Amino acid sequence: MDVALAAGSAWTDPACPVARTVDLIGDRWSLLIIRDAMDGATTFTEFLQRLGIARNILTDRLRKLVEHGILDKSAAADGRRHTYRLTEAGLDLFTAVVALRQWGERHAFAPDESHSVLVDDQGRELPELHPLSRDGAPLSAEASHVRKIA
Amino acid sequence: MDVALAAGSAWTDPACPVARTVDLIGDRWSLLIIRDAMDGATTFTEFLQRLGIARNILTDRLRKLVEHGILDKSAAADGRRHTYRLTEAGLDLFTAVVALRQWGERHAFAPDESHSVLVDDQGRELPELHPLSRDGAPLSAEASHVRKIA
DNA sequence: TCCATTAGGTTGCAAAATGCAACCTATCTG
DNA sequence: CAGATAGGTTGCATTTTGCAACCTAATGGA
Repeated sequence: MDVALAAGSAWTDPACPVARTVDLIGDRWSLLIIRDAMDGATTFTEFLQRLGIARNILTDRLRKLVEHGILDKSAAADGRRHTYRLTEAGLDLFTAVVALRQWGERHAFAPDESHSVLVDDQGRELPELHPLSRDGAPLSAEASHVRKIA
Repeated sequence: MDVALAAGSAWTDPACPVARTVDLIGDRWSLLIIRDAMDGATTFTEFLQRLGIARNILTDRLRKLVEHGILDKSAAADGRRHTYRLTEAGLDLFTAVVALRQWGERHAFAPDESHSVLVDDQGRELPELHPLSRDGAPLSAEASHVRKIA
């Protein structure tokens, strides 16, 4: 777990947590790898087949995700496979994945299109996630702002 | 507001809301444009200066975000500027931005590094956002799964 | 009125990221 | 020992990104 980018790169906006997160997982594939890992994928071949990603790109993304402490790579029990598992930091992306999923459900599908659904262990859909203010009232983007560092 | 990608492109994974969202805003810049729009940026030049993005790329991203119904472009009162404002769908990305921000705060900064902070209109930091199950109990990634469409 | 400035682009070209297909090595399995 | 499986690497073409120069229209001040 390495709180840094690769040597030679730099953060797009070092003081902003949103920008750092985008630098770490904001490409076309990383978040989908994480999505599939959350849904049970563990081996190179599983990710390859589920995603339809090019092999060399998958190799690169898995390596970077391991480097950044989001995935952990270990030898599988059978000796010849490798197992990729989400670390604690990787599992903690669940909130962000759910938020992106729910936005997609609301805005990226036509009314007559169906989509996959995230359900809990009893098969029930999740309630919508929304930011709250400290006192528990719903908080909109307009009612918030970013306090820059000194 | 156009629930579709550009002509000639195709969804990476048409049935998955996470994948569709990534197709729409999952590049290096779109989410940061949205972040700055939420923090008050409205003109081409403002985005350019805040982000340090190349002009042609900004032109392209603003056009796509407008095309996808996330931003709305209009003539400003002074006649020569343009104003970009978040649509309802754009504002609805607030939850996702907050989730990505909070993950970044927890995992993308060393203990001695400081970062900008999102606060409500009374200057208070937001509580952490976490998915809940239908009955209100915290829900982890392990206790959920994706139900694919028929 | 004329000239500089501001705003919001476009264009050409170089560099980097991505994707495809072929190839490679080690390990099982029959 | 032959084939299949797993997890890569390599070379090359295509696409995307980034930089810098250029362009046009509108303003604003001397």
